[in-house]
Amino acid sequence: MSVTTAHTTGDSTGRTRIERYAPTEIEPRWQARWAEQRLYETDLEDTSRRRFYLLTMYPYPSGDLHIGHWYIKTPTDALARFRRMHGDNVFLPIGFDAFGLPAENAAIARNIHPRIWTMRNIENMRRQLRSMGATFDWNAEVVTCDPEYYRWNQWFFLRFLEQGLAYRAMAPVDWCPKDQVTLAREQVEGANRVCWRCGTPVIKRDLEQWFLRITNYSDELLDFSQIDWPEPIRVAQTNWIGRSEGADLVFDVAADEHQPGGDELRVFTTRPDTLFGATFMVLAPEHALVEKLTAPERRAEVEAYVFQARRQSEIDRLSTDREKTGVPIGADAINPINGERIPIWIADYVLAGYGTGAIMAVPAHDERDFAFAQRFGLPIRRVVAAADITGDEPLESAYVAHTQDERLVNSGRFTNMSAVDGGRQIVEELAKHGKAKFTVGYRQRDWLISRQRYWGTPFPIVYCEADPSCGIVPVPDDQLPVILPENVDFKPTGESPLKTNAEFLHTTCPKCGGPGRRETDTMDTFIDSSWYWYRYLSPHASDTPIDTDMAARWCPVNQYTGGAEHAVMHLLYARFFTKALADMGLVREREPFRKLFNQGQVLGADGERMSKSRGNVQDPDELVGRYGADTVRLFLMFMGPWDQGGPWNPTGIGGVHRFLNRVWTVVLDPHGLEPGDPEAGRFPAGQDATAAEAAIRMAAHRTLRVVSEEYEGFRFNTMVAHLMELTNLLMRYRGTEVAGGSAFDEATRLLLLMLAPAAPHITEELWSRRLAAAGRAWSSIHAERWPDFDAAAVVDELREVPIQVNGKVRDRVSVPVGISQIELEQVALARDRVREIMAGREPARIIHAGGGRLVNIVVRDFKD
RNA sequence: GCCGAGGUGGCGGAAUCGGUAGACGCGCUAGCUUCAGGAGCUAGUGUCCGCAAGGGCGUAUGGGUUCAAAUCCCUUCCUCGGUACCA
Repeated sequence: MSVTTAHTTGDSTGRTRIERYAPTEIEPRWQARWAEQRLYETDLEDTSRRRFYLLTMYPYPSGDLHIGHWYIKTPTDALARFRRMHGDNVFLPIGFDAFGLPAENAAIARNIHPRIWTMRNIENMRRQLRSMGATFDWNAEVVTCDPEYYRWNQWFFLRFLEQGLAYRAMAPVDWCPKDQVTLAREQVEGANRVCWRCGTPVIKRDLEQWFLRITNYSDELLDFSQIDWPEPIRVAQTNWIGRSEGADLVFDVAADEHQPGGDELRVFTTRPDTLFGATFMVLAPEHALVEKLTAPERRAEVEAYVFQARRQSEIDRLSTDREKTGVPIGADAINPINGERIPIWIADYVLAGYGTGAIMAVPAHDERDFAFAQRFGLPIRRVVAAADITGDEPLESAYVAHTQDERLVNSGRFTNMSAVDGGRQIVEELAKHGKAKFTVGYRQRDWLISRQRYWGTPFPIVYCEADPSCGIVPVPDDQLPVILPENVDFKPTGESPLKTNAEFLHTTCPKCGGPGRRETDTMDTFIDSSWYWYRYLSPHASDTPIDTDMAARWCPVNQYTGGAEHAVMHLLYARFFTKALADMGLVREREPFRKLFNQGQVLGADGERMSKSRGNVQDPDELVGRYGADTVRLFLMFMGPWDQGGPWNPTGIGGVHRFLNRVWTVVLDPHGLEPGDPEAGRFPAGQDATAAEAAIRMAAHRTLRVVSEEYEGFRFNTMVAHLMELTNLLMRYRGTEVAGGSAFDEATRLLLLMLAPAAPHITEELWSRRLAAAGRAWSSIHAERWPDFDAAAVVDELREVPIQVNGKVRDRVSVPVGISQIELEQVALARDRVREIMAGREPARIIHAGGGRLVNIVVRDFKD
């Protein structure tokens, strides 16, 4: 079948001319048509087909609109189209993570309201996202700065409060002294902890904050058995949670002239086996008992140290390998296992927030304790040794290795036990006297959600000023949402304008009706992203945040795509939220995302993150204007493995554009002849029309087989490469007598279907022309079924087999596929090249590898 | 430091249940063609020796296992990402 008649003209040389591939004309036309036909609005009620919830991380409307957004979104869209062609009911929603600090900084710097700045960016991004030709279901769009969205953040917060999952406490927070704003933890970068925007080192400030008790779920969050996520993310989350099994041990404080005794110091240790090696104790400077236990003669020095430690944490605690500091407080503790008196110190290398804020120091077996003991001349006593070490040789450094061979030494009646057994028995022994118990420590802390900024969700909290018994009062559900006021004055200092907005600030206490003040902090924007995929399923529901039935039908999300940089933030919070919501009965699944794929990040040409301030932003509009969306989509997929990303280098985009031009040519003008090609119109050497058709058919079906697998496995780069190969092959047969024949026509049809998910516009255009040329009514290529490859067409009769001699390829033979090993050996040994190399030697062995794919003849060398 | 990923042509990258290294594309070279364009086509292009046929070498480094190693094991080096005294 030829589809060229209406669009080609002949000339005297027999060369045909077709109209040029003009993406900028084609693409908007089809985008409009698709929207008109409502092709991508998902019927969530349709249960007749397999549901497929495909989610891509919703973008932050930063205004730095760059090629990176395309890199993230277009392969996801290709996947959506691919799944649709398999008959799935695909839901691919999109929305905007619309709260956040950049909007507020724009307000301060340029005197433009965050809402206006944000909505303007969203408008532009909507246009850009549409220009991708992506199949987002815009009906489900969610914008988080909309009160109809953030009211449910408030509602969730109230539920968390009721269930003890939200609480208020004093805590240190990262603060950028230049921007005069708090920073979210994720906005503090690098080893030296600097502000991501201005590079200023961040400092700590103590503020009263709201927390969510994510640590209630630490153990469950360590269980990944229900989800199929990349290993690096699971490792990162596991490390972040940092579960470590150990024991809590109780040391009594020794009575002396200042202390009556009776105080207890509780420590957490993962190495109870080293208890006999504890030669001193260290408390965090902030430890509650420091004040009480400090001896009068030590008081001045201790207070100075505590003050300095606090101040230091306010300035900058960045150098991790700085020298250890600390002071003794003039009191002793009693080692519960042997009654030994050991001195108590305070030092800032012990953290108040982990464990009990106190440690037993075992310098022989802990690097930090070792460094501390050396610095201050404290005793170092070895209590664990490898099997071949018997004595008390002085240690050059802490011995921390943990092997099966280790034995306890210098450990009373536990001496000679294995370290593992001994440790357990020490705890069991102490437990009899209530001095120990097995416990588990976590590195993960509760999620601090307070932000001292304006552009976020207001907390539904009022501090009663009338009646102290009211205290902190939640705003009742029926008064939600607590609206973020729009008419506010931004301070150049960065201080939240909510603090000075009288209308917002002053309210009445919901409990007693007296005067009250609203909470002026707003919520971390990661709250917004912790449940947004549920909202997509019922974006306009006014009586509930989540349609539970719909969520049960569509969740967990089948496939989530997004950046790995969210490993221990969003991806952890989302899992926590889901579990908490499941416990409330709002959703049934305990995991949000069944499968996760982390695509890489496109960097600027300089290898740095793309941003306006760095001036390395690639504007997608410019490329789309020049090459069309299909070329840009395809180039981004072709660049390399999707999970890799890398510096932006547009050099090769012309090659992808040429590929689409060849597809255009081979489909519209199969009979054309290339004037520059001396072989034009002729078959490759030794082929006739029958062989040519068989070759075309085999290539098409082999391509179909492999391309299907490449889509499934997110290997878009090799998927495109295979389509290029097929196209090149078809170009080779262009103008021959089989061009436009049944095999050729089937191959171009398959080519278009395979290319359709990746390059939706050109394929739709060419498809419509094929239909028109065949006199058939239009229907979208994107509504076609994905074809099945013909198993009979992919098997070849002949196979080229490389022949190795001693592991080096010396020759190749073409043999029938079913040939026996013996026959193959005979063929191989008869070859001139092989005989020449073997030079009369007999084969010692002949290896047949890969089911007849390769032969290796092993001969002994004469030199032996 | 620790955890993770990774080092393959001039470039992006293929090939990893061990079995034809460099698919596909860019760039480059030569040629063809001409609605001179940022166009299309053909051939070549890892490296060294050679007119060629062919051969030597070659997947960060050094060693090992094997008939056979980019792929498996061990050494060392480098790059990127995460993390930061977590007891």
